[in-house]
Amino acid sequence: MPKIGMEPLRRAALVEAAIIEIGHAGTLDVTVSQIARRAGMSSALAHHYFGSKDQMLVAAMRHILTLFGAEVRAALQGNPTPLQRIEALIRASFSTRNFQPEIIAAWLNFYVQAQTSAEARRLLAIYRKRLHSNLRAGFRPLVRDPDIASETIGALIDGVYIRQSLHDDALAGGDAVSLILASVTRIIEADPRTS
Amino acid sequence: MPKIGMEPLRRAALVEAAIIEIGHAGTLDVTVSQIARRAGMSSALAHHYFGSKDQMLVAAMRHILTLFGAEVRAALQGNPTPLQRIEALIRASFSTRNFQPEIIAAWLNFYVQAQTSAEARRLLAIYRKRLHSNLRAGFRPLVRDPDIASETIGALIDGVYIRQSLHDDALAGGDAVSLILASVTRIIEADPRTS
Amino acid sequence: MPKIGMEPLRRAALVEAAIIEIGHAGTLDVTVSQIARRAGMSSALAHHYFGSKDQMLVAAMRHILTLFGAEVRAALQGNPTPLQRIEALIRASFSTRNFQPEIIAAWLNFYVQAQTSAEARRLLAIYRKRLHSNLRAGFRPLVRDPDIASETIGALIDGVYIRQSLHDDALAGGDAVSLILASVTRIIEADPRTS
Amino acid sequence: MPKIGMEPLRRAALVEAAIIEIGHAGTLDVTVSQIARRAGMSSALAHHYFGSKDQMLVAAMRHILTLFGAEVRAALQGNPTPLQRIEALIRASFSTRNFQPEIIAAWLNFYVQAQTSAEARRLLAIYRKRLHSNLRAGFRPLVRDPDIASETIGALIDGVYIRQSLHDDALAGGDAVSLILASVTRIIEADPRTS
DNA sequence: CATGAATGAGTTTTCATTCAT
DNA sequence: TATGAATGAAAACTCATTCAT
Repeated sequence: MPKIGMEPLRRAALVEAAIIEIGHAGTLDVTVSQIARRAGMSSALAHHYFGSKDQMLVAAMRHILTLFGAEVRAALQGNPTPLQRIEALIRASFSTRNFQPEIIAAWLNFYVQAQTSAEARRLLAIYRKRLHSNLRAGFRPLVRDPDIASETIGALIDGVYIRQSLHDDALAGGDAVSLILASVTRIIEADPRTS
Repeated sequence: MPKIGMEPLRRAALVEAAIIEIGHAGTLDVTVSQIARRAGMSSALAHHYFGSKDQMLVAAMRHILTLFGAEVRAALQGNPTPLQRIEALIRASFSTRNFQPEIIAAWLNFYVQAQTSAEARRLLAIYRKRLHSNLRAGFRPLVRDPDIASETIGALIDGVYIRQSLHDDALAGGDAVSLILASVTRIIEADPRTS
Repeated sequence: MPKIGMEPLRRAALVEAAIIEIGHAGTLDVTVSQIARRAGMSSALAHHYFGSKDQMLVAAMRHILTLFGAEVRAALQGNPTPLQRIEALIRASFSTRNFQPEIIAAWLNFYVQAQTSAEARRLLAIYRKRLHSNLRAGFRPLVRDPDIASETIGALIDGVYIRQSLHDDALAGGDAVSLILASVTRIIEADPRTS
Repeated sequence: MPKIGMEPLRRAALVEAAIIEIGHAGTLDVTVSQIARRAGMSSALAHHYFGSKDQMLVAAMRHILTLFGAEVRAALQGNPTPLQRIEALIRASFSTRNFQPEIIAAWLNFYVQAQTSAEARRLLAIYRKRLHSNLRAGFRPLVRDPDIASETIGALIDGVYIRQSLHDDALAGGDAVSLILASVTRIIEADPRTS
């Protein structure tokens, strides 16, 4: 019973399933069949929609980044002060959703995928550039060298985030945010824009 | 063709080859045959000496950590001031050797392996604990909360390091060190130990 | 090339092929590829349907036992006298089909498999129990100790059967039956039920 | 430190080890290394002494048959009556040594080996011929058709013996002997030699 | 005599992918 | 659109066997 307009639903289901499977497994070594089964369809159909496993993984990655982007945009709603802007970015990175072990593991594996797939690399580069320019927009009115400030905080976010993938002695989401915010404060105080 | 005492040589060759192969591929999905070929022997011999691919990968990881540990120990020679101590740790993390793309890629993949292998997780935990206690030893005379300071700098090191795995717009080793040292300075100035 | 409902056909073909291959080789050391080739498919498909070589061998064994069971049931049709009943059981054991060298060799190897596989052991135990209770049902009206009688004839059947696996100076199927029937007669005459 | 006269010791050790390993494993699928390790030497040496795994297995088989033959010869010492002679043969087959699970499993596997190896087949044929002629020598003065009698008892011995390989609901050694002796008695009584 | 070193050939098993229906 | 059927290719791992020492 073919249905009309199934395509976007199927694709979405597969992407969701892929993220969950990768997160559970902690590896990109999940089979297309596993993903398809979780998404409630045959692996053949998964191929029909994505052409190849790689493209499916890329789509999954794109999805995570899209969600993250949306979260950031939502957090920047209203008319935040520069500092609130920075804080919002940090909070988004460690939001309940993004801080789930499965998502962290998936994210980590996308770094690995980026070693092989140009498309994946491109996506991660975009994520990084966006984060960077968002942070810079926040820092510009506050410090003299907003580029360095953004680079530092960006790297710190990634570092704290990736460390979570080891589960043990992990930081709580809130602690992670505090740690980073403290760095933000220090940066601003140490290099105030004296205009 | 020496016929005795080959084991340590073979194991070393395999570990070296594994790191290089993983680095080149950017994945743990390298075959034992590839590794063995690079090490100049048959895959059967690789299995003979390591029992399984996993144990070989763990050995490779252990090797990287050992080398890193040695580098750190060497850097801490002499009678460094606390600040020099911290700087030495940071410099070691971004030494020419450790900052090679292959080593970075291998390191990244060990994070992935840690998702599955308890032994790998254990090794990474050890690395982290050592780095932490070394940093703390440096920070203790300088700041009031050496734990937070170490946690921050540790995460920053990891973040900067992992970001290199994307090769594009990468920081030079020296820039990485400067960036982190600036954070160290700020931490010390913001939270001086007033003894 | 039918495309649906292939599973039972494929499984049956594989089971048949497995029995033949094992019989020809005289060993369980036949490769899945050999079996699959004889069954006209790839070894991958064989794994797809059976999950593992072991499960395929167990299925083969189950098949042989099922056929044997059917043969016995057929032989017990009608309203046989107790003696006819016993004779039918013996004849079934040495029927043309069961007395083929391939089947004998396969059967022998299942004894070996039972040393390792609990499932195989279970199946052989079932076969033995059935044979025993069938024999006992025949002997009960005829002798005073039907248990011993059944145990003796059961062991004799197995002994004559297994000896065939050595092919040389083998007994013909008919001779085997006569030999065992003579024992049956002696047992009945020596220990008549004097009701 | 080469030693003189080691050969027979080494060979004996290997043969013993092979029987034990096969018995434990319940299969001929034991590795030469396992056997050699148990015999306290390298697998290379095992090859040196036997040329191939097969020849080693044949030697193991020959050893079992030799031991069995010795046991029989010992049992036939003195001046036994014909009936004692038969009884001695049966008892030897189920002696404590021969009735160990390991020996039974090894024996069973030699039947399998005989499917492939002509030498193994030859050895089993010899065993059978000897048993047959020994039994016949016992039966000749007692029954009119000693050939059939021997064939029957021989098959019964093999049947009872092989059935033990399934361990469950096994007969004790003594019960096995009684069961078979009862058959002997019946045969003699049913077909007395009336000279 | 004895062995550690070494490997070729093979085996089970897995999986992405294709295709007929 | 959807899938069961099917497979080629590869991977990890094993093992009997050889050989230099």
